[in-house]
Parts: sequence; structure tokens; C-alpha cells
Amino acid sequence: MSTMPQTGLLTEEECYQRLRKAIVDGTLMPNQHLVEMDLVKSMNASRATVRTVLARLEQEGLVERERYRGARVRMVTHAEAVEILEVRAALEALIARYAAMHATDADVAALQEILEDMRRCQERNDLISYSENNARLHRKLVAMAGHHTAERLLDTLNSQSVRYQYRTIMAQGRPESSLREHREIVDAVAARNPDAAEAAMKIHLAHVCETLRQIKPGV
Amino acid sequence: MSTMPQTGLLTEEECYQRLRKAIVDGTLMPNQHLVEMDLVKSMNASRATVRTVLARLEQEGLVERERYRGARVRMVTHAEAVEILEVRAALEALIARYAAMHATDADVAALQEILEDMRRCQERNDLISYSENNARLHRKLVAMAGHHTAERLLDTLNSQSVRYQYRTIMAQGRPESSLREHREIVDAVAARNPDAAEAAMKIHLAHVCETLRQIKPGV
DNA sequence: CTCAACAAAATTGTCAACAATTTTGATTAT
DNA sequence: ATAATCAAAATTGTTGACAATTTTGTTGAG
Repeated sequence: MSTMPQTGLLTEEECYQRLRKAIVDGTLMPNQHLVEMDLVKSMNASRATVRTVLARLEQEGLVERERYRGARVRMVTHAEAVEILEVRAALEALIARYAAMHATDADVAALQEILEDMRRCQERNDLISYSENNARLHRKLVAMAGHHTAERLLDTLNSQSVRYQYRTIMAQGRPESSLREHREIVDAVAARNPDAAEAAMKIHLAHVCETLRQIKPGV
Repeated sequence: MSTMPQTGLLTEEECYQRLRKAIVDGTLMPNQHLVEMDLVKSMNASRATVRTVLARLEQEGLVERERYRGARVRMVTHAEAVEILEVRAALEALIARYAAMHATDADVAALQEILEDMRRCQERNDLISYSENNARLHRKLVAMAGHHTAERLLDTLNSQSVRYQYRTIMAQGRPESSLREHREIVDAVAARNPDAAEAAMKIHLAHVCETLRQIKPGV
């Protein structure tokens, strides 16, 4: 299906995906200088391609460029992470509403299964898996909503703030209240109640937001 | 201050701004094919610059590119315009909350003056100026909020959907109710009541959204 | 006349060399 | 030792030519 050119050269889209992933998963550190020729070699793409990809990543907010001074992985400040989380809250509230409007029985069953997984993780204090299931639940809601515009923006916002997500998870302190909040969301969606779903999501992310806000920027 | 190269060649940022403006203000029509060499001549920029700019505009959602088939001005469908408006509603509700939290007395005075302008426009049935003041009010709220992340996203969303704005304005039918809704927003901000400001903005944009939804896609 | 095949033209993607600018490192004066 | 100066190196921006692909237009068969 994917028309991979037999030559080792990466197409622009592949190069974009790889570089983006390297930034998001932390292979490339914030503030790290991205030298074009290094990327040409490590990515096996032409320099023109690399330049184009860097411009796209700048537009996406993952990279900063300065004329004649090259590109760097963008450093997201604590204050900005809070802003991003606030916007996410607004968008995910919309998503929850749409999910409640369009949920099939299979969708609801899937949500409840993820929630049950989260409960088990919380029981055995497995925060890593809990957090992964948390993300899974949110992704499932996004898929259910079918709101393409909100989905695209959320994807970008998440990629910018992944570095701050583990903090809120670790610092959340009371995973039992997090679990309760997620149950409220799933119940509202299961009841096909858009208003309740939106409200529950808003309450949940307001708490996450408050948690992140209370973490000292210095740490 | 701005280091304008004495040569006639446009820098990437200038080229980006000019091309973006041409798309947003309708000089370049939706679906219009953007041939690189033509842009090189009309923009007086190098081809590499033009290519980079097109990639940025694609990331921003104003342009579509296909390998070996070039770039086109992206066509925003009616359904997508509704989605964009819904996301705008969510973000502007957040903006209204922030504006209410950070409003100075001068800010409130400015808002009330714009509102008064809108009233006068509505009185003499000047829909064009009314719509311009409408936009001015929203921009003022955005500036007051000081929420950089929401501001950036709103700017992008607005640029994508300008083509659909005149429709909602013309079709709104009852400018008097629009004026009332805006007054609610300004009053809430003047009272420094974030919850009320957010709610008022939500109600207002829900009505705009409903109006746009009811316009037949065919027209 | 319609359709398929094919060549010509137009357009986009890639590459290598060069120009412009910044960064680095050594040198010298204080 | 420290700071200023300047050349060398590194890096980015630009240009033009060429390769790959699509688009267009023509020709011929049915």
C-alpha cells in the first residue's frame, strides 16, 4: 500500500513523521539545535526536504527557526503548558458532547472496558499503565466524536505538551478521584447525555489543570 | 528596525504573509492551482522559499498539496465551517472567561464603545460596519484575555473560515438579538464575572452556529 | 465521433554548488 | 587573566540545472 521508494531516500511525509516522532518522544531534547546536514544524514532525505519539514514543524509549534541561525526543538514553558491544557479542556469538552451524541453500543462497551482496566491499574498502583489507559480513553472519545477539526487541533496540542503529562499524572496525588471523574464521563456518554458528558469532562480537566498549576515551575 | 533586504527579493516571512493574505482575502480562489513558478514571479521570491511557504500554509490548513501535483487553495466545506465555528465557540468561551478576569477599566470602556458603535450600525441597518465592529469586539476580547495559545489557534481558524462569515452575518436575520447577546458578554466582563462571561459567549456563538447550520449547503 | 496510445509540454522533486551570515577559535593589546 | 579583533569554519539561504511525474494535446483505430 505505502509506496516506499526503493531508493533509501525518504519522502517528505515520511521524513516529517519521523522527525516529529523524535521530537515528541524526547529523542531530540528541547532547545536542541537541529543542524540540517545532520538531519540529512540521519533521516536519509534531501536537504530541501529537511528544510521543508522544519518549516512545517515550526508552523505546528514543535520547532523554532531563526533566519541564518537554524532550527531548535521548541521549549514549552510551564505557563504555556497550563495554557495548552486549558485549551485542551475546552476542546475535549466539545469532544465529550459529540461522543455522547454519536455513541454506539459497541463504543460504550469499549469505554467501560478501558475504565475497568484503569480501575485494575489503580488497584495495583501501576501508574504507568493507568496513564496509558487514561490516554486510551481520551483517544477513544475523540474517535467516537468524529469531529475532525477538534481532533486535528488536539493532536497538535498533545504533541506540544507531552513533556508535562507525566508530571500531572505523578502529582495527581489522588488517582481514586481521577478514576471517579472518568467514570462520570463514561456514564454520561453511556446515557447519551451530551450536557452531562461535557460538564463531566470539564470538571475532570479543570482538576488536572489545577494540579498542573500548583506544580512549581522551578521543578 | 526591520532588516529589509535592499534587493527586491522577499524574505520567507514576507512571502508567507503576502501569500496568506491573498488566500484569506479571496484574491486567490478556493481550489485554485498554485503554480510555483507563477508565485516566484508574482511574489518575487526564490522557488525554494515559495515551496517552504506552501508547506507552512498546508500545515496551517489554508493549502492542500499533493506529491507531483502541486498546491491548491483549500476548499472549506460547509460541514467543516460548522466544525470550525464550534471549535471557535469553545475557544472564545475560554477567552471571555480570561477577559473577565483580566479586564482593566480602560478595557471595559473600549468594549462599551464598540458596543455602542454596533448599536448605531444596527439602527441605520449598516450590516457591513456592524459586522466589522463585531469582529473588532471579538478581537478586543482576545487581546484582553492575553491567552497566547487560544489566540494563535483562533487566528488560524478565522483565516480558514472567513469565506463563511458573511453568510452568518447576512442570514442572522435578527441583528437585534445579536446585539443583545453581545451586550450580555460585555456586561459580564464589565462586572468581572468570568462564569457569566463564558456562559454569555457560549450562548451567543451557539446561536451563530445554529444559524450557519440552517443555511443550506447548496447555496 | 469516441476512445486508447503515445509524444510533448508543463510542473514538481532533487541535487550540487555558491553566497550570505553566524559561530568558533586563535591572537593580541590592555 | 580579560576583553576586543579578526580570520577560519560551520551553517543557513539561494540559485540553476536536471530528474521524475503528471498533464495536455495529437494521432490513429474502431
